[in-house]
Amino acid sequence: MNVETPQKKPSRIQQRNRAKILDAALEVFAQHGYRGATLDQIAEASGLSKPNILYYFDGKEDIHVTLLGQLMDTWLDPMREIDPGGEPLEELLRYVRRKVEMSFEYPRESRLFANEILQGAPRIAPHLEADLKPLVDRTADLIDGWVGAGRLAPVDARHLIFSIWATTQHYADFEVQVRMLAEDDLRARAVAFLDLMYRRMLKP
Amino acid sequence: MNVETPQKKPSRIQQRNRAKILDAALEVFAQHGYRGATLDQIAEASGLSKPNILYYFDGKEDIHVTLLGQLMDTWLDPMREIDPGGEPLEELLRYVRRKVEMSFEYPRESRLFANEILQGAPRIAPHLEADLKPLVDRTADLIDGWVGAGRLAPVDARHLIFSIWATTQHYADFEVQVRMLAEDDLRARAVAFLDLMYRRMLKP
Amino acid sequence: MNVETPQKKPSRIQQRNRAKILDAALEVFAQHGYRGATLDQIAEASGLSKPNILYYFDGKEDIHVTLLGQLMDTWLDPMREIDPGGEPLEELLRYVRRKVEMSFEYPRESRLFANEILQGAPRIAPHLEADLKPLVDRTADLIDGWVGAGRLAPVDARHLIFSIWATTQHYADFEVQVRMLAEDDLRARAVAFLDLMYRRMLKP
Amino acid sequence: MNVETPQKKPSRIQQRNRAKILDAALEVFAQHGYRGATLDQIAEASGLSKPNILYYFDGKEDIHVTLLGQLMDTWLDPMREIDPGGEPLEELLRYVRRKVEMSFEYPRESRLFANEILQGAPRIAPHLEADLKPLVDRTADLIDGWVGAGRLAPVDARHLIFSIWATTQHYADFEVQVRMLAEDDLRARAVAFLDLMYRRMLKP
DNA sequence: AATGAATGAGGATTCATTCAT
DNA sequence: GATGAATGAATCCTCATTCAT
Repeated sequence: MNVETPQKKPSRIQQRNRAKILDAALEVFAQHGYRGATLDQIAEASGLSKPNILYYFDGKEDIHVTLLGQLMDTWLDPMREIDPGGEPLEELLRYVRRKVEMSFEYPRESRLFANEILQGAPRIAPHLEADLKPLVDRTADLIDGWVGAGRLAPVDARHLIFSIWATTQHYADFEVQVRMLAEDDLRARAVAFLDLMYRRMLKP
Repeated sequence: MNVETPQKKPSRIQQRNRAKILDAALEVFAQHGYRGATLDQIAEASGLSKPNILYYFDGKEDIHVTLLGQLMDTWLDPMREIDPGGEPLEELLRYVRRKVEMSFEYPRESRLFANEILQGAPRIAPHLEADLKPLVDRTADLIDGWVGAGRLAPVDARHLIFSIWATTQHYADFEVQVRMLAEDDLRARAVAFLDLMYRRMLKP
Repeated sequence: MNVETPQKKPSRIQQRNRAKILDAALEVFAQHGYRGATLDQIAEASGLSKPNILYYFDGKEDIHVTLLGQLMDTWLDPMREIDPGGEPLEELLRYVRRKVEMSFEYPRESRLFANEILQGAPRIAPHLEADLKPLVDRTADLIDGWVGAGRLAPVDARHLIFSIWATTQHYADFEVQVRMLAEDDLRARAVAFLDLMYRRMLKP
Repeated sequence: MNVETPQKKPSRIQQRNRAKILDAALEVFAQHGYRGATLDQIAEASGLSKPNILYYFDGKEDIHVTLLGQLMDTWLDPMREIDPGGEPLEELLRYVRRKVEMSFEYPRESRLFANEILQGAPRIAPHLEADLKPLVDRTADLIDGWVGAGRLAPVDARHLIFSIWATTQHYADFEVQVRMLAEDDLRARAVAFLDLMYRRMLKP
C-alpha cells in the first residue's frame, strides 16, 4: 500500500522522510539530470535506504514528477505577484529582482527546471500548458496594456518575459561558467546590472 | 590500432562515418545529456552498428569530448569577430544578432553545451579555462574601454556578456517552452527584440 | 553501500554467500586463470545470480584479490611453523611433508597461486614483497645457521626452498599430467619420495 | 583457401610470416594464457594485421595448437637423449642440467606448457598420451633397471622424473617469484644446486 | 516503517572472426 | 597476400525495482 493513497494524513515521520527524500533528490537531479541520477545517490544523500525510498515514492519518476510539481508552484509565484494596479516599471523591475534572487537562493530548483526543459519537457509539459501558459498570456496582456497606455516603452511582451527568465536563471543554470568568468560581488553586480538593463529598456 | 592515432590521414569512408556518428551523437547528447544518451541510440541514429561506432571512437566519452572540442571552436567565433576598431554599438549588436541566429541554426550545439555546463562542466572545464576565459577577459576589457571613452552607455561588461549569452541561447535551450508560449514569427521577433533591448541598453 | 565496508559484522547469510562465491571462484579461477574465468561461470558454480555476486563483491577483480589475500595467509603457515629450536633435518622434512599434503588437500589454491605467478603476479606482487620475502629471508638465514653449525649438509638455502616449493606444488599444478603418468598410491608415493630425497640431500 | 592445405610448399615469405606470428603468439600466450591472450596483442607483437594473421592460421586456437605441437617436439628431446648405455648417474645429471638450461633459455615455452597443463591440458592431452607417456614409461623402466642393477640409489623412477621437471621448470614458470627472492648468479646457483641435490639423491 | 538480499533489463566495451577490396 | 571496415557473441557491470522479513 502506498503512502500516496489519501486515506490517512501522513504522520510526522512520513512528512519528514518525504521531505528528506525530495531534498536529496533535488540535489541529485539538478546536478546529474534525470537519467544521470541514481536512486543510490538519492539514498546516500537522504540517509535512507533504497527500499525505504520506494516505500515513500512509487519510483524514480514519481520523485521527479513530485519535485517538478512542487517547483511549478513556487516558480511562478513572482510572476503572479506582479500587481496590475502597480506602477508598471517598478512592478517589472521588482519581478526581475525577485527572479534573480531566486536564482541565487534556489539554484538547484532552477537547474532541475532547466534540465527538464532541455530534454524536451517530457514530464512537465502538462504543467506548463496548464499553469504557465495562462499566466504568461495574462501577464503579456498586462504588459501590452501598459505599453498601449504609454506607461512602458514599446516592447514585445513575450520576448521581454523570455529575456527576464533567461538572464536571471542564467546565474543558476550556468553557475560554473559564470563563477569562472565573473569578478567579486557576483550577486550584487548581477542584481544591479539587470536593474539597469531593464530600466533603460522599459522606461517610457 | 585506433583510428584516432594521427598516423595516416583518414580515408573518405572514415571521414564520412565519423561525421555520421558525430551528427547522430550531437542529436542524442543534446536531447538526453551525457548519462541519458546510449550508444544504442547513437548507433540507431547514425545507421552504424554499435561495435562499428567503437571502431571509430574509443568510447562514449571520446565521442562526447570530440563533440565538445569541435563545438568550442565554432562557439566562440562570433565573439572573436567583434572588431575592436569598429563602431562599438554596432559591433555589439552584430554580436547579439550572430549569437541569436546561431541559436536558431544550431540549437543542438547550444543544448549540448548547456547540458555540459548544467552538470558542472565535468568534461569541458579545461577548454573553458583555456579558450573561453582569455577571450572573455579581452572582450570585457574592450567594452570597458569603449565605455570609458563614452562610446557606450556605462555597463558592467561581464554581466553584459552573460546577458547576451543567456538571452540568445535561451531560444535554443528552452525551445519547447518558448514555442509553447510565443506567437508566430518567433525568430524575427527574437532578433528584433534583442536588437531593441541592447540598443536601448547600450546607446551612449 | 558495499558489503565490504567493515561497518557491521556480516550476517549469517552474508557469510554463507560470500563463502559460496569464493569457493566457486576458487574453482573457476584455478582452472581458467583470471582472464579466462567469467562471472557467469562463478555464478553458475555458486548457485547465485550474477548481479547477486556483484552485490557481495565489487567486481571480478575484488573476488580474485580476496581469494589471493586469503590464500597468502594459509599458504605461508607451514614455513612459519618451522621451529628454529627443533632438530634441523626433522624440521625441514616436516615442512616438506606439510607442503606436499597441502598440494593434495588444496590443489585449487595451489593452482590459483601458480596461475597468478605465471602471469607475472600482477595482483599478488605486493603481498609477496610484504609477507613472503621477509619470511623467506628469515628461513634462509635459519638454514644457513644450521648448515654452518654442521647440523645439515651444505646447501644453498634459497634454492633448497625453491626446490621444495617446486616439487610439492607440482602434484597440484601439473595434476593432469602427473595422474596420466603415475602409478597407484600417488599421494603415498609422493610423500615417501620427497621424504627420501630431502633426507639424502640434507643429512649432515 | 587456407595455407595449411598441403598443395604447394610454402613460399619464403609465408614461412617468415608464420614464424613471426608464432613467435609473437608464444610471447603473448605464455604471459596471459590462452583466454587472456588476444589476437590484437599477437598482431601488435608480430607486426602483422589481424586479418593477415587469420590468413596464415585458421584462428586463435589454430595458432595455439600449432605452438603446442612444436613445443612437444623440442620439449621431450632432453629425455630422449638419455643414453641407456651411459653411466646412469651422469646420464641423469646431464638430463637435469639440460632441463634447467632450457628453463633459462626458453622460459616462454615452459610457461606456455605450464599454462596449458594448469588449465587441464584441454588442447595438449592427446599429444601427452601419444608422445609423452610412452617416453616416460620407457625412461622409468630404464631407471628401474639401473636401480635394480645397483647402479643408482633406490628411488621411485616416476616421482624422480616429476621432481626433475618440477625443480627445473620452476625457474621459468615462477620466474617473478624466484627473482624477487633469489640472490645474484641465479642461473649458476640453480645449476649447481640441482646437480648437488640429484647427485646426493642418486649416488648408489 | 524499514532494510538486507536479490534480480531482470539494460549498457559500455571487448574480441574472434568475416567481409570487401 | 594484405588490410580497412564491420559485426555477433560475449563479458563486466549498473540500476530501478522487487522480495522477504
